[in-house]
Amino acid sequence: MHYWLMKSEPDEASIDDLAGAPGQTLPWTGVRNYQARNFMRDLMKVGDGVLFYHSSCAVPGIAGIARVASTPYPDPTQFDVQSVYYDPKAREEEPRWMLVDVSFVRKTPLITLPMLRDEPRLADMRVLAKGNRLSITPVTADEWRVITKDLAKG
DNA sequence: GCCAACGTTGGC
DNA sequence: GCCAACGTTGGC
Repeated sequence: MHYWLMKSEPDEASIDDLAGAPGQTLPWTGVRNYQARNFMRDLMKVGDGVLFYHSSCAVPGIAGIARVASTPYPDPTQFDVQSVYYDPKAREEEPRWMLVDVSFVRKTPLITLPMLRDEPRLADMRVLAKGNRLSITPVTADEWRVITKDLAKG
């Protein structure tokens, strides 16, 4: 059992989009970074906890809780010439980009970056590290507890 | 829009 | 394999 923080631009896919999706589940398309891909491909298991983070928006922060809902499979957008995520180097018989499905669990009151940074127990959180640009980062069990039990109350 | 930080690409 | 140039992320 692992825990993760996954960033999504709310203009593309927000926590409300996830809640409103068929089966409240969406494929996590568009990851084009090898480290983030490897997390999904090699480490994620069905049932893993996900902190759903809104990035590149007016008030970035954790907007809800989700969970990993599938085993890894090839990201279909890499083969789709119409997609902004199209990758001409990817081939069907040798996919480059893998993803998992993610399911809605619940919304939280928005937990903003300053709120996360103000919490001493989150001082070592990977997503808060200087220069971090990974769209998927591991979360420790302790960090998960602090965020989902303490910060997400309300 | 700016820019720091990081990842990727490609020439050599 | 090095590394400069370029592209991207993402907060501000």
